[in-house]
Amino acid sequence: MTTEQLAKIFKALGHPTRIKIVEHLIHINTCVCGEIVNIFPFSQSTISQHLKILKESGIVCGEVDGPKTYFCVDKSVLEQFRQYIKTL
Amino acid sequence: MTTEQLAKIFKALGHPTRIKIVEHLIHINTCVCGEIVNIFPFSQSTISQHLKILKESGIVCGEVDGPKTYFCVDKSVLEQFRQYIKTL
DNA sequence: ATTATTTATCGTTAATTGACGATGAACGAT
DNA sequence: ATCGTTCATCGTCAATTAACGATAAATAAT
Repeated sequence: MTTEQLAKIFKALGHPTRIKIVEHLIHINTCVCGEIVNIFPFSQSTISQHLKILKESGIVCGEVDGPKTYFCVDKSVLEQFRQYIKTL
Repeated sequence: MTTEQLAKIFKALGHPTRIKIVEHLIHINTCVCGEIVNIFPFSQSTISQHLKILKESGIVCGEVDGPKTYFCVDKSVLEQFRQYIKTL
């Protein structure tokens, strides 16, 4: 992982809502956008934007299935990220 | 550590230059602002600002000694941070 | 006392972010 | 074929960020 890639992940996690989204995704394994919208006091478009940022960082991936999109944490990227922090 | 504190650290590390500063601080243990300025192609005020953000996140601390300020990584905070990532 | 060194802060600028509502696209169900 | 559901994207706005040069504050050295 380059410093730029790491910075992107750090930046993506640099917002309380996005941290909580990732924590939730790890617990629940996978879920759709609407479910996340119900948890937070923000609009659908705001949550969708947060998910986009998380996806672009690589820490989260989304799989389209019909009108829904299933989001989950990319375990490989998470593990690489964990490894970096460990050796930091 | 609250989610807000974690977000502040993630955010602080969400910039390539600040990641590199922290990596450098870990290697060198402690150093002054001017030394960091010499490493990066940015002005003194920019580096000082990056150091301020790192300090405010808690991951870095600065000790004033005369006209100089010695910066170092707060090992306790780093360890708490590592622990969070591990249990994530 | 003056000067040099070191760092922090101020003011500015362009760019980015975080939030929203509105709209559009894709699909499922009727 | 139409309607409802789900999500992404667009446009907007206020706030924040990242960079800079200039300046100020604190100390060390002459």
